[in-house]
Amino acid sequence: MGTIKDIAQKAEVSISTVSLVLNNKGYVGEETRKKVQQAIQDMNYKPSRSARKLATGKTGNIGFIIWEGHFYDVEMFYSQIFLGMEYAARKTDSYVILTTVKEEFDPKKEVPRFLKYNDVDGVALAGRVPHTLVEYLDRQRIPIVLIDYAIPGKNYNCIQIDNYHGAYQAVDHLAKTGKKRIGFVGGTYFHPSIKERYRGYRDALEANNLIGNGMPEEYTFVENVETSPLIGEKGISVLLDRNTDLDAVFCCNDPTAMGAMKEIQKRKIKIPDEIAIVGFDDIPTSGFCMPRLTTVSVPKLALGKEAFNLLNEVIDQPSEPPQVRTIGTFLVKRESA
Amino acid sequence: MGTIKDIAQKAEVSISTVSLVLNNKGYVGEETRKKVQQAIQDMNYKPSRSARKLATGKTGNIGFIIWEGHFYDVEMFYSQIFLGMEYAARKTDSYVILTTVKEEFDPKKEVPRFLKYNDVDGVALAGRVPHTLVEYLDRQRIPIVLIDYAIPGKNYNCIQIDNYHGAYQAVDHLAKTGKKRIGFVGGTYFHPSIKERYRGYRDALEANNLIGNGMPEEYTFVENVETSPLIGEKGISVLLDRNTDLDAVFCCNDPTAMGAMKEIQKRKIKIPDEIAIVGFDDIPTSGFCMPRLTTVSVPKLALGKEAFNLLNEVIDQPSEPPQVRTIGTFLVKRESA
DNA sequence: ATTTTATATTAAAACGTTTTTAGAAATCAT
DNA sequence: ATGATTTCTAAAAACGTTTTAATATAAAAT
Repeated sequence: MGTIKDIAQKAEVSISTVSLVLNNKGYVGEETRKKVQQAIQDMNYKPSRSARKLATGKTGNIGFIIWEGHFYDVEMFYSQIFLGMEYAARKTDSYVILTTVKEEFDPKKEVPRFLKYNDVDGVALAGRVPHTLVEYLDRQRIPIVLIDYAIPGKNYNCIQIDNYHGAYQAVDHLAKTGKKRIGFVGGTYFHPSIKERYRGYRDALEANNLIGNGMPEEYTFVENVETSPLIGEKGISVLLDRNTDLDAVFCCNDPTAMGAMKEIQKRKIKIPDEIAIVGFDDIPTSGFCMPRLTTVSVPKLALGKEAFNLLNEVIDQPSEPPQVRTIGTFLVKRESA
Repeated sequence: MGTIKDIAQKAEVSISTVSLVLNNKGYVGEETRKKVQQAIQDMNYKPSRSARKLATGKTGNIGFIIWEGHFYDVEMFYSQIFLGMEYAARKTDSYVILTTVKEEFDPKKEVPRFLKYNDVDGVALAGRVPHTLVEYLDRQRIPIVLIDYAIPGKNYNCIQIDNYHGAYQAVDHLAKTGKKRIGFVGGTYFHPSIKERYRGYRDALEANNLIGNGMPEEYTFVENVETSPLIGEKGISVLLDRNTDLDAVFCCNDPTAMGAMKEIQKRKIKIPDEIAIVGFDDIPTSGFCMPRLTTVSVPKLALGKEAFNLLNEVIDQPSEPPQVRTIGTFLVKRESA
């Protein structure tokens, strides 16, 4: 493969000079630079990663942590975020290495391999993730950025979805199409994103003068478990049984909406005429179900890219104060609403 | 963090000795070993990956390549294989780094980053992947293993799903429940897995004396494009229009089955009474659709684990002849058949 | 009793970079 | 023309391991 030494020899310069042109540093004469670049080209030379990393002290890896359960979900949400990070990584010389964690995290029992062996320069965490893990990372002074998650009362770097406006838009759309009694179905209420979506829901109701007569209290179903199609089924059941005048429902995410849709169809209720439904996330399934789901689309790739970039900035400037960046959403109108 | 030098100092031995106990190599006296291990414990020492890799010449990474399109699929099939690899990797000191490739691959234009910079010791490729890429890897003498794919006429290390028996079981189940006119819907016929599934389908028909009267020719829909729900819709449409006596269909995978299901329901045909349907893969969605899909389950984690292990063997013993390992499947009986 | 062989330890070389330091040559200001 | 900068290049140290070769002792075989 050839080493930096071979290049130096071929270009008739010192190793140091080769290194300088390689890294665009210091002063290098124009013709010397050309000679070196030519040699690099000719020999198809690629610097050794390990050697480089050993010399610089960086690992060149960044870690990506998600809850294991998301790998068994119906949704591809987190995979796409991961892909976004990978795309961003391609413009750098870092690799993204992924690992999953269990619901609970105890640093005394087990920490992810790449943390244990100091093999990452920083880590991105997506979705709901154990607080103890985030605190552990913070304590170890490992640069982190949270994706689509935040820990109440704590201030970390994070990439947020614009949950509030997304939900607002969705519910506003329902109202504008004439729906009056709009329900809300959600899970894990303590998840900040869900809270924001509820806020958007409420404010959109208010803006459309739909508050009152039990709205939204009686039309809200929230249970403190991981969101899933099952929660959707259960939620819509409760709402339908409680409010005979329900004519639309905003589900806190697409899997929940899928479940709700299933239950609604089971009861032979027509979508969207009798009950309109809108979700949140725009996972691939939403485009294939029947009827296709109207939903708030989240630019997942952008989420990953931004996370990667922010993380890199944090790694370079560790002392900067935590940043929050918000990624916009947009409503995808399909047949369910 | 402490280096090997600090350990040597603390344990009052040489650096070499520390290295020997670290790697369980050579001769080391019992008490010396204890002293060293104690020091390692006390200082919570972790060897530097870069230094180690530089010295050994290995990268400690293995690459995982899939077609980019699979990240936009409805299915989590490949994500789970990836997770299986990650699980296996945890028992070693290797990391799995993932990248995607486009449908076409031209080494002159662009090669995956980790190949370009020699940052992996070997690579696993899952699903349909450009032939030119596989040949490129082979030419570069990079150890590879294919997962759920094979290139006709070529002999590579690979982990296969038992497509034949899986399909056979599925179709046999349909026959045993009294179905007589069983269709087949598939895509990308040149994909070896699909071919095998078709073979299993045919043989099961034969074993149940269902060949004849246009079976299976008239009851087969195959189109040479990537499998998808759309292919399922189209396939079942053609079959239904052509054969009024169709009473069951075996779809070459779950996404296809999803599409078929949608179309069948659109035509107000009852599943499974009028038309029974069975898929292949057991992706998460299959458990949530309505009715839930009977399908052939593929142990995806096992697939990934085996791939990782085989790849590691190949890396250690590059001159061994190519191996094929087959992972069994099992039928998950749900409501669609 | 002497040679082999097995066990135990270490010094030193090697892995391929980046970075620091130093020195020379060219340019500039006086 | 002299000294001060700026531009250019190279030698050498540093990064933290593994591996090879060397040396020393203990045990076994002749």
